[in-house]
Amino acid sequence: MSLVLHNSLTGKKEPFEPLDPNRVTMYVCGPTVYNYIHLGNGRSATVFDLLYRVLKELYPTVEFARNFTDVDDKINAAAAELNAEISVITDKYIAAYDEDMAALGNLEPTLKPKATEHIGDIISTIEALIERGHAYASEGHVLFAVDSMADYGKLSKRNIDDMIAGARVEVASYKKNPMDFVLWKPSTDDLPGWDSPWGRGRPGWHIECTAMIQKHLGETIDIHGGGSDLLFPHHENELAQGTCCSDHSGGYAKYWVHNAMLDIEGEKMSKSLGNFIVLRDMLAEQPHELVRVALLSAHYRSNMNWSEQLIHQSRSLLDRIYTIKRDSADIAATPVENFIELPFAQMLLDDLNTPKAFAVLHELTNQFFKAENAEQQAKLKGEIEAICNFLNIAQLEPNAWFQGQVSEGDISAEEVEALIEERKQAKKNKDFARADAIREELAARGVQIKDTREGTLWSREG
RNA sequence: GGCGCGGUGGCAGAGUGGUCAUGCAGCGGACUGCAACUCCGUGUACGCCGGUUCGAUUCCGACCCGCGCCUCCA
Repeated sequence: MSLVLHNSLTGKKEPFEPLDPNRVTMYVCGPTVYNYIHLGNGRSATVFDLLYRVLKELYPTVEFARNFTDVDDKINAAAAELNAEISVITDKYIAAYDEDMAALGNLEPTLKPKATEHIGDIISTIEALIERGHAYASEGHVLFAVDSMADYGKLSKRNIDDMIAGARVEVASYKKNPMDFVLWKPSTDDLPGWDSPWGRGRPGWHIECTAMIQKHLGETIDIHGGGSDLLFPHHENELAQGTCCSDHSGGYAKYWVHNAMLDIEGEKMSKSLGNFIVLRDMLAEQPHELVRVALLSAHYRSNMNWSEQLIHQSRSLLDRIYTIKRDSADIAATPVENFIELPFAQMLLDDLNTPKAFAVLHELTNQFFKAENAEQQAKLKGEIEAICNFLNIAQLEPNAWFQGQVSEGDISAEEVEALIEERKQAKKNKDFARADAIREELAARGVQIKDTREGTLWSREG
């Protein structure tokens, strides 16, 4: 099977056929850097990291760009509060974002363009739009004229008249059509701004992505990704700009891929509900690979619900994998010849069907425990390892996983070992009451034990 | 109001016109000094009503309910 992706533009799953198989291009909308990112951002980033990994298996070169929006009114507001330059804010949160991505185990994109480093490109893209009759200057602003594009609205499946009828915002005086959107806006002296043919100002929200795509990836890209909440207006407007700014015939992007949202315990994540989860807080609380498994456990186009139960289930899978890793330390894994041919990978090729792929992984662990000989185990171990390497999970030593998550006030490893030794003596003396008391004490302090032929293993509870 | 998406067993979550998803939890059993791990076994699932069909959870239509977007948002 070859890769199939759901394309938001057509609403269907379609075979993925890149314009140039020797250079696949993907652009994913990155963060506006004015705050730490939340779990939902983490989901989106992880979904597209997975897609990037799949593409890398299939094609020799994948150009993957994820931008930083580092000029924006929310950033201005945050900077104003500190009475600082916007770079104080943006530098801090760009660094934080990179740290969060690394902590999550996501690969670096090949390109991480910033809006402020592309002001010249933005201006020339706007000029091209004006020249071609798709944009106009008005009262210091430049606006995209939605009437100039016959099929405006085709991505989000809306039409201009319906949107105007349902519009809740007052129409700005400088707009010819209420749906026209800002490409460039004037800056007062206290706001960041750049000189332009329309006076000192700053770019609108959507134009940076188009300018950076044109510059770094090309006139038509293969995949454009982001959260489903970006479908309108952001991606619709990007599509309009990107289509109208040059003569290219291939369109702006061939495949539009959108991930669904994440709820917390059944409710939309929001600050007012008090259930807003900052990604780095979760990563401080849970191992990164557990967060990763959890984020990928639902299909990317379905809303997913973050819950204690989800964490529990994710831990259960990782415990099982690490148990295999620990039990099979003396078995050499049989190398996997061709990863993409594995059933696990084939599930991913079907529009990133991670639930089905994880079902395959579960079955592999079941088979491992039921295997009748070391040869079968070696083969299964190889397959499981290849999958874990691909997903960037279960890369620790088993003991680091089982015993490593030490929090403040937890019992020390030395103390655990001492109690286990004492219990061993008690068992030897058939003093089972004492042995059981020690086990209960350990359990009360968050330590589970497991007797094996080779000795007693222990782990900390998550 | 407009546009879009979805309603699957206790929970999470795939999928299919007529044999099993898978996981978590539960229950029974094996193993164990007792446990844990692991294994075996176990549950009248597909919102409601019509239609098409030999047969529909799966296709078609109506209805009910939920969610997202329409304004900054992954």
